[in-house]
Amino acid sequence: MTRPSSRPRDRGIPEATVARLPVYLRALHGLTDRGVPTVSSEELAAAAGVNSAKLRKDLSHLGSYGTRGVGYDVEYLIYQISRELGLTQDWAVAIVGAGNLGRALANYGGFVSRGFRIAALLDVQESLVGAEVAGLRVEHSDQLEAVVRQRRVSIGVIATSAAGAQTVCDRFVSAGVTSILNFAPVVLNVPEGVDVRKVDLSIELQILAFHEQRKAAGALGPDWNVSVEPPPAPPERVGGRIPVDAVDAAEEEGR
Amino acid sequence: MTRPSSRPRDRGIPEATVARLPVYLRALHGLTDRGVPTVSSEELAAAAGVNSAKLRKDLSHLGSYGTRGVGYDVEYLIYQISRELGLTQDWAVAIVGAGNLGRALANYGGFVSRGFRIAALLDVQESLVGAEVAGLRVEHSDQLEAVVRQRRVSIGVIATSAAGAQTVCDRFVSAGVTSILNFAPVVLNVPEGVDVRKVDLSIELQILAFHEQRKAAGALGPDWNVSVEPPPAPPERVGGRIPVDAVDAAEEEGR
DNA sequence: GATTGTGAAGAATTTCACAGCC
DNA sequence: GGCTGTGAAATTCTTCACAATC
Repeated sequence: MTRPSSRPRDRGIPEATVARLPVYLRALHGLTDRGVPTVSSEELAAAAGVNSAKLRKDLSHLGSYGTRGVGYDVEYLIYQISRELGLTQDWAVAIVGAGNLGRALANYGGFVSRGFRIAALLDVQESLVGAEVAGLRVEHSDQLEAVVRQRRVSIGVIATSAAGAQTVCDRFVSAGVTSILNFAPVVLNVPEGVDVRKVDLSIELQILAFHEQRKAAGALGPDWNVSVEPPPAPPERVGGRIPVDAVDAAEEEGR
Repeated sequence: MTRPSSRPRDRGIPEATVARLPVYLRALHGLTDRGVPTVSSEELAAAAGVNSAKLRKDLSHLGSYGTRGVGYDVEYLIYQISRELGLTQDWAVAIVGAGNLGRALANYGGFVSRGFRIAALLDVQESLVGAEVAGLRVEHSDQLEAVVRQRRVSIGVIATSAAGAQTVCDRFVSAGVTSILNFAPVVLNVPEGVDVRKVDLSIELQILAFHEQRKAAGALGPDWNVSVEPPPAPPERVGGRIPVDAVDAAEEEGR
């Protein structure tokens, strides 16, 4: 089903582009703060840490908002990107977990700034309930469904331990939340149509470790990391194996 | 230059694969905890939230560690992935910024567990120096270089405000750190050879908002979000533009 | 003269589908 | 019979390079 081109842009923006738009937006805000009215793709690309051809291709997916020979009007581009990202409306966010991480998130200024509003901060732990964090009172997790419905929460943030995360996720989903940002180190199971994004500290560290190791490896010969320890349990093939079927117990899923 | 295949695996593992290995590793740890000795690509893929062909292709880059008709030995695969990621040695990590986020990171259990050790927690703010967090004493940021050298820090974590991040980064780099994990909402400038990974809350939220908006858009007609507000300053093309050269201007400043 | 917007080439990644092995 | 490992196809993403436009 292709539209007859009444509209200059194709609404299907590549995922990779979507992931960079927020970066451009931040760079553009930096430019307005400095009073810069216009910027070339080269300059903006440098500020955003990408290559300029990529920037231009990305922006071209939104429409033709630049001027050849001149560049992009900073304010105008900010508006267009914001609109594309849906930041011209504001989104109510609920954070579950009021530990250090949840509090850090609640206090994070940039969080609230453009388009997002923290509607609730919840925790199971009684001793935290009632505490004030970033101008909000911590509420009990029991209130999750009520809060989501009454305050029109559309994005749920999970800042609990790994153990509690799936339960919180299920409750968000059944209360109607379809966008979840997960900080707990688990893979969440969600039905079709729900978006989950994951932020995982230890994964990032492990990726860095991999590259760091490679750099070190260059200095030594190849094969430098072969059997630094006794090759542990060679694939000993013996007993019958236990199927992993009782995994979720919940009925979910097939392929 | 292709090696004569003395070694089963090519050392050039695709970046996309590297980013998934930690996820597999976590799923595998979950399986050992439940006493599962062997797992098929289908099962492991489900636990990791990816498709099984992708999983097999990823693992094939490390070598041939499965058994046809059977699957993968969980322990053995854990070892192989850990080794590939460089987790058989341990990495000293220094965290700069002892605010809520820095404290959350220091307390994060999974952080310390496999392969990583927090060697220092630093902050500029005098009132925080000396406080105890997760069994560590907060030290003054002045000590950064000394700490990096004395404690062989190889991964630096930046959990400061946006304003301070580049300075901290520069200091890490000049002290010899070549892997940096950045939580501050800025694009860091680093010389060639230094790896930076970025974790950015507001970017993740914006990506979610984009998709959330799309879901809502489906319910309404197309063009639903066109001019929800007066189309702001149409690209008015007037004054000469100011070049973006005075960019760094020495002083910090953020938003 | 400068800079955008974009076809086309190239690279990387994902997925398919099946030969090969246990 | 079941499951891995992998060529080949399909898809997505990046980069090049230049015509179109201001």
